[in-house]
Amino acid sequence: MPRAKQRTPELREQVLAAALELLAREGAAGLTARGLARAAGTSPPAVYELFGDKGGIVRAVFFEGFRRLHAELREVGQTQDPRADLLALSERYRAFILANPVLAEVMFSRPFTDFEPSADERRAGASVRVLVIGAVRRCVEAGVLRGDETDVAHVLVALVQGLALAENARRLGRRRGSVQRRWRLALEALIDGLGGERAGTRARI
Amino acid sequence: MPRAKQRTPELREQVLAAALELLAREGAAGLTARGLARAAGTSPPAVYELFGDKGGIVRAVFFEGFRRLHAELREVGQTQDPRADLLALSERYRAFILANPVLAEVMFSRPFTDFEPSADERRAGASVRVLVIGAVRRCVEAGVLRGDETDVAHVLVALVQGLALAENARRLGRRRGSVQRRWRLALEALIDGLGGERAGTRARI
DNA sequence: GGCATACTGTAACACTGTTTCGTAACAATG
DNA sequence: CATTGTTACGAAACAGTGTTACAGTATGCC
Repeated sequence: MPRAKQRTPELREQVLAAALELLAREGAAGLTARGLARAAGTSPPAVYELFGDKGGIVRAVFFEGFRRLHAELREVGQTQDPRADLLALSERYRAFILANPVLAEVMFSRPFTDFEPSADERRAGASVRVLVIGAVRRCVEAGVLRGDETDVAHVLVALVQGLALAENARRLGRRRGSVQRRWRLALEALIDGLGGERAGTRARI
Repeated sequence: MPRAKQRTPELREQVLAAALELLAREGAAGLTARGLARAAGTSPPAVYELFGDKGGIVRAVFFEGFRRLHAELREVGQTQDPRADLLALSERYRAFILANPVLAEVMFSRPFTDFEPSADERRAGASVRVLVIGAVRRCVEAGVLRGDETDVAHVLVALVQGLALAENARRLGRRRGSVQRRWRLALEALIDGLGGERAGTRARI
């Protein structure tokens, strides 16, 4: 009897795509309910029916960001050199954050007062870390790294995120060369340290 | 002839103190112009005369955060063991971020759409890094670390911030033991790697 | 007391997120 | 084909932001 519904999952996809574009183009401040509705050719109430509230919009962007990062990282293949593979993975991670600075903020910082990632959302991050864990495992098997895979993956991801956030905030140095040098120094040193005989045998902090 | 001014630097101090308390108590969302004025016993226009705009409030909080972090880290003394001093510095850094989670967000993430730290503000971070650079220098002199002090300091700070942000977001593990283990593993491995003979001599990424 | 000065905070503006509710579009019926 | 009963839609309203204009007022001087 009633008219056909327009606020379908398909529209949700369109609005989500518009949200990512709007976010990248106008920054976090540009992602408003009205602006998003206008950009997607629909109305604010439609956005609210599809996403619940503002936090729902940001949450959807958050998940989409991890989906894309995961897809990006999965493309990094495996060679005979697991150490090089791990570095390539970091490089992709860095490239993704540099190519999508605002999206990365949504994923790793909290530029919106609303949305706060909780237990469910943390699994999105974990889904990316399993890829790192795989690369770490191959390094362990090749004798490049030693220690618990999960621990080592956590540590590596933390370093990469710390570097990426610093670079994004232009805190890692002014000249491109300095930034590049610090990235290389950091990754090589950490990997060397994680592979060394002394790792884990030092005195407590 | 006119009445005595109330919107003095002293009031600014009071309002800033109220802002830090409000931020810690109510989170980033609770820091509003009206709420701050009420908490400090004054009016919104007074806040605007003292801080310019919302970004000015956040900027003042940002600087005050670095001032406090700097004061905190300066308390870490020097012993005969520069490596232990460096670890103690990291531990203080971590403790500060854990004790002031929302303040740390303002300092290292960007929970407010307004304020974006620019060149001037980056020096606030640098003022903290010089303390790390000092500790690094003593490690280099003792043969614990090798390489450029500034580069090494950048790398260490990036790792600590990455770990701290992950821990803050509960991304570094559920159990306290896991988190603690990963912190130790990360710091020791990085320091070991930065002190190793191979550091800096590896192939390019 | 009257007056001039300039400080103060109320009340307004334009913008958010969010929801209500009159309108309109359909499918089934007579 | 006209009527009716559903129900989806979005303009408009509400509450709460950042921000500012300006009426009101406290103060010291004559």
